[in-house]
Amino acid sequence: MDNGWGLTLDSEPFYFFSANQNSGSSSFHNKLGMSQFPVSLGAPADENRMVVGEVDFFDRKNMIVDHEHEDRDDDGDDARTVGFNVKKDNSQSNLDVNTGLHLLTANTGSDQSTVDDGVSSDVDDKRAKNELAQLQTNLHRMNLENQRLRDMLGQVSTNYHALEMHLAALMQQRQHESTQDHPVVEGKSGDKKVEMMVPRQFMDLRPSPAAETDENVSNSSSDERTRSGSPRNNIEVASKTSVQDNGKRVGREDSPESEWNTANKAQKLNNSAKSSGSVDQYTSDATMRKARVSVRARSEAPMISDGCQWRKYGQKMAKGNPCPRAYYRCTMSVGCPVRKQVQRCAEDRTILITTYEGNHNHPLPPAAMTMASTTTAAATMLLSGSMSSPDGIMNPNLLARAVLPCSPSMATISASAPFPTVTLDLTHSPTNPLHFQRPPAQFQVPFPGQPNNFVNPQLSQAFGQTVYNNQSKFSGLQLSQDLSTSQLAPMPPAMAPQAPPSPFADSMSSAAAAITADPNFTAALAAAITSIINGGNGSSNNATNANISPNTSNNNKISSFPGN
DNA sequence: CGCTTTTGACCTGCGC
DNA sequence: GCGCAGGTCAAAAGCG
Repeated sequence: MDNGWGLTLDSEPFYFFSANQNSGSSSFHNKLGMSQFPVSLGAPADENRMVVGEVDFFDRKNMIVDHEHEDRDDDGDDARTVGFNVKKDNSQSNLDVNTGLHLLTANTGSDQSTVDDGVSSDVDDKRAKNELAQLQTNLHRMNLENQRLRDMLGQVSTNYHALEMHLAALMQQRQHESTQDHPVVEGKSGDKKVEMMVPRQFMDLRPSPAAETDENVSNSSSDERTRSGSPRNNIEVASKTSVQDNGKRVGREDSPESEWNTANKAQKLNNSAKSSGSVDQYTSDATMRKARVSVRARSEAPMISDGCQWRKYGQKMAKGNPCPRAYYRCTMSVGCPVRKQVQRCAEDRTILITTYEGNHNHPLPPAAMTMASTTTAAATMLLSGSMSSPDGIMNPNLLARAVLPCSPSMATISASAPFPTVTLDLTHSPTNPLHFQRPPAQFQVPFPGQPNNFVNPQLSQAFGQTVYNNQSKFSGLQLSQDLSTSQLAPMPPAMAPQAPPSPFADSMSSAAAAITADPNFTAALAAAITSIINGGNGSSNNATNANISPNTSNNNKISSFPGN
């Protein structure tokens, strides 16, 4: 990859991501920020249109600045160029910016007719500098616009928050009037109605009024506890009820892992209690359900790079699969409850099955936001979709269609598993231009001629992007809040919507409906996840085949995936 | 030296 | 109660 000045994106998909699991993410963040999806800023459609559609609001300027100081040793592997394949042709002094996106740079016409006259390189340098200055001016202008949009977002978020509070008050009032003879768990104002309306909400919701009831406190998940900062209640409950009080494992209660484990125990205990009818059904349903999202994708890499940092804590042989199953936990934050399992498909070992469980309790880098948002969106729809059944029994087919309406075969629901699991199968042949197979070393999203193919605001928001197509498309805002604040780990301040999480199931359902109604969701989901797969850099790409030890007689005597 | 990975042991739930 | 399978722990080993 050359590090020059011409933007050579014409025939190539836009390689905007090369986030190695361990090392690549930081540089990627610095370089590209949130520029994971094409964004249309509604830039003036004048002759100075430039490559802003694919550039993050916050880093566009930095990218330019970096280009100024990039090394030009032609080593071709500068990781900083993953976002923009910027090339300088020393033999040509004109600024040839060819994005392949039909985007124009300033002085488009004149540039093509210059150079190579041998008259003066100074003129060319001046021209290049002018181009640069013009670009920077445009960037500055776009930054201002970005700021304006962000302000607008804050305003809308505030309004949304106010409306939400008003709705909560009204609902509480109605609840008070209509359910005097139906007492429920003691809680803060508005809790009861909220609980009644959120029978299937994600158990890892961020702190909500409903979660503050006594019962929910004891039932909440570990990440919720870590966020609350007072996990002792849960530990005590779990310790009293499910953890053996003798033996070598008692001492583990103090570690974060132990808390997670204890929470699981408590969860399981309460699940059994729920089945016996001893726990309020709605409450237990809301808190006990823990969705899993399994992603099947072809990958030669030992593990897909999803932007998070993981630590392997175990490996086991799973029945019926000669490939070992590796267990990872997120290490981006102490006590983060998110875990994932990685296993190759027994039938086709080129297929890597990654199962995510839990929600992050820490801000996520943009690279991780993609996967987190994707899986969360799927999980959200899984859980919210189950609400449609009055008896709480899911309809897998219906739900699969809901998750991926354009390609039902891509999503399957497992209702028989201990946890509801939605499987996103990205191994099928592409059914649309956005579903693609690319070389494994890069994380990319194709940019068909029109970047607007990808700028559905709901979709963009669902993927954790603070993205605006234009000012009239704020309809996705609520979706964003529902998804990103009630389901996802807290976002970085620059990305997190300002409104508090919506505790209402109807908004959750509407969020899911908003996504599922979007015909581009399948494509976007596939693109997002597929693009993450093999997101590591070149080094990770070297780890090609998974070496499975022939010794499979013992669960634990298995060689690991290379590079794990 | 600190962090990560490996791996044998352990715990728990479930089916019989 | 027993065995099996999934999941987790934690000491040891590996690695940079």
